[in-house]
Amino acid sequence: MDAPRTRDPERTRERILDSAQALILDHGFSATTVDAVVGRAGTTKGAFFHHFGSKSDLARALVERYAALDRSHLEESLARAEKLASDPLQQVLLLIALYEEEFEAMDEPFPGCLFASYIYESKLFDTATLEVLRDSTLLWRRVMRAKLEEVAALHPPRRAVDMESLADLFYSLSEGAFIMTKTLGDKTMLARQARHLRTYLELLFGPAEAGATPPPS
Amino acid sequence: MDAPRTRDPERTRERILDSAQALILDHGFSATTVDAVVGRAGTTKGAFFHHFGSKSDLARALVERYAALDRSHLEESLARAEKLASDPLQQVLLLIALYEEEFEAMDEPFPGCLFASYIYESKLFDTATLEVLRDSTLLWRRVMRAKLEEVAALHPPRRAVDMESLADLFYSLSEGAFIMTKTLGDKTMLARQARHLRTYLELLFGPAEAGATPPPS
DNA sequence: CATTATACAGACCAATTGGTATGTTACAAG
DNA sequence: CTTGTAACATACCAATTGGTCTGTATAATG
Repeated sequence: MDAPRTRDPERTRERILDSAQALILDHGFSATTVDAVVGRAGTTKGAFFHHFGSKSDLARALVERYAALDRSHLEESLARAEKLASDPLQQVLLLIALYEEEFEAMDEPFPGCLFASYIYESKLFDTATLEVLRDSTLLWRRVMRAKLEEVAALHPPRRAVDMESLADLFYSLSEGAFIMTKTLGDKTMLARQARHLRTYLELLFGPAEAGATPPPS
Repeated sequence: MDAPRTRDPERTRERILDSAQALILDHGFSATTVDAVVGRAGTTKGAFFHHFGSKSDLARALVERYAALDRSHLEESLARAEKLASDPLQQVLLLIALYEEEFEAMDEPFPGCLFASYIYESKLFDTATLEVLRDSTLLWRRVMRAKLEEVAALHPPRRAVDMESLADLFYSLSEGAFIMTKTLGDKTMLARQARHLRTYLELLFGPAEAGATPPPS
């Protein structure tokens, strides 16, 4: 937030991106003015148009940074889950639980997903920008599906289910939970929704249980 | 779409609302200009500001119409499900299936949910407008929860689950599916996601099955 | 130290936009 | 038929906004 004493173009650029992201998630892209962005970033229009050719340029740079972070975060979480557990089912459950943990640990409600923000103003963006959304969505589908195929190979599902849409469930449920988080101001939404996804996967792929229901956790 | 020969203020108002809704779901509220709205509605600024005091007024009127439609649609679907089945579990499953059916029957992908559109520009709206979003969300929660409590009373769940977040699942999953629909241009998203929710509820509340998995439908 | 390009700052501009003011036309009441 | 009011239409305005232009300070380079 505070300006650096010495010149640091990288930091200035990042501050502009951070400011823009925060504003966009509350006002949308269109209503987020360049003046407001530079104001919050503690810099000026001169700096803005030095780092970005136009406001559209900012949109693309911002969503690319967001997508890269989302991707690396997914890959790291999956790698962690794969180290902590050996069974594919446990790995998926753990992956989801890791996300739950993070969102529960936040002290303020998650401000929202940039992809969702963009998609409800999709006509404002060029195809290259929208392609980033598409690629990110398909990445989640690919990664989750591959893991779920491993699961299904080891633990035959108790119901015949479509694997592609099953792979989409976490992404889909997350986006929905973000919207509810913003609507109700309740930061527990994601974890509570994701918990049901875990329960679903346990019931679908888990071993048949003997009788009694376990006590609530 | 076509203008009426005779004067019909109600119709003019509705045409403006329809036009605004379509534009907002693609451009967001901020980027949707009054000129564009009246252009698409085949009328003029004079008509617009005769029917609505301001653009903010339109926003509120629009979301109130949307919420009322959403509510009556939910209540009618639930009533239908309650007539077609007697068991609460079957009623819930049927309610979800009815929604699947409708979205599958559409010839163009669902253009999106106005609530989600508003929430990602939430800072642009006054509290009265945002209250509509909140109320609609809580209505879904209340209705679904009441029905699910009936279900749980008759069919003890195989896992101890939080009923409130279970009630939120359909709303949440729908919002997520709408975003994926828009991102991928795939109109089958909602039905395929909702199908998993049905399977989850079946596994959670359904009778213990004897062994084999049923053939894919 | 001189030079030059980078990294800003801030005044300025043309276009857009919500809203208004004024006029005109349909339609119902008397 | 007259008249008044609701339902529009259109020209116009002030404010906002993305973008530019000019100027300046910093820092790397020779």
